[in-house]
Amino acid sequence: MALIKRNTWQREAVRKALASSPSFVSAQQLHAKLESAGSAIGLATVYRALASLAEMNEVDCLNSPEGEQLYRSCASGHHHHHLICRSCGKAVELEADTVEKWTAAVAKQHGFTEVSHVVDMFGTCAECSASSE
Amino acid sequence: MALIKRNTWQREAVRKALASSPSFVSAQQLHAKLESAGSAIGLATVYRALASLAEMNEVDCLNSPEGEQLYRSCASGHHHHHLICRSCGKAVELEADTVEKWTAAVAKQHGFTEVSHVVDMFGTCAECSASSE
DNA sequence: TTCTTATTGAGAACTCATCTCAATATAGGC
DNA sequence: GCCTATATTGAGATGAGTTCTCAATAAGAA
Ligand SMILES: [Mn+2]
Ligand SMILES: [Mn+2]
Ligand SMILES: [Zn+2]
Ligand SMILES: [Zn+2]
Repeated sequence: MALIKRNTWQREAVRKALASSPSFVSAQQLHAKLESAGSAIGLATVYRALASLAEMNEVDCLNSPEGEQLYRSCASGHHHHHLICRSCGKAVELEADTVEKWTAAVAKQHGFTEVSHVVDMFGTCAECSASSE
Repeated sequence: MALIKRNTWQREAVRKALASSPSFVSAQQLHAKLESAGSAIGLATVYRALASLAEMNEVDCLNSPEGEQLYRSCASGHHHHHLICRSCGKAVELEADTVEKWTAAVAKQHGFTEVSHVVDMFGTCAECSASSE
């Protein structure tokens, strides 16, 4: 149990690498990026840093259709969802009260409690569809 | 490339096992269930049957928060989403035009194409929350 | 029945992720 | 600044879920 949090250059490197990109990336992509930039950070540490940053809501985390977890640095403190480009990972943050209300109403109507929801959209962004022609 | 589809007792066993349950199950759960019922079906075959049935929209498939794929037999031919019990897998089928329209509008607004969406809700059903007290 | 070939199943292989544990480095107390 | 307790690291092992390999089997057309 980590009672005290220490600051390490590894955690900071992960934070910076994430902040410098508007795209969702996997832990392995991020590790490769850091390594190719000369960093000697370990893969396990990248996984730990991402999990920790996600825990304190500094980064968003979602599951790709392929089943791997993708991360992106998050400024907004508000609850939101994403529209993500399948090819470059670029994402748009979305807020939708109507969807939030719908989920709450549906859960209540069917007697479900402790309900969480997943609302993600995956497509091809304008730039990627332009460059693929 | 499977040009011709053959009917095997294995595929039929998977179909029946799915049809007999209102809950989402994993491939391994389904395999265990079949084995304990006396069937000698192989695990790889269960995986293949589920993928094939999902491909032809005979079963619904979704990714659990834990990262495994869950399957459930699907009668309705319409596009829909699910409210799933985390503890027993029981699911309610949901249709929501407002959500469908919102996703389409948002995708268009941001210039994304080929957009698919994931809308799942996970909670505790009334029965499960009653029996856990 | 015969023959072609789609399908099966045991186990290997693969991917993503977490765990182990000895070595290291941080931060607080002096 | 130095010491010390311990949080953190990283290489490799391990685990979970899924797919692949390939020889054996069996479905279905002729
Ligand atoms: Mn929401
Ligand atoms: Mn929908
Ligand atoms: Zn793109
Ligand atoms: Zn339940």
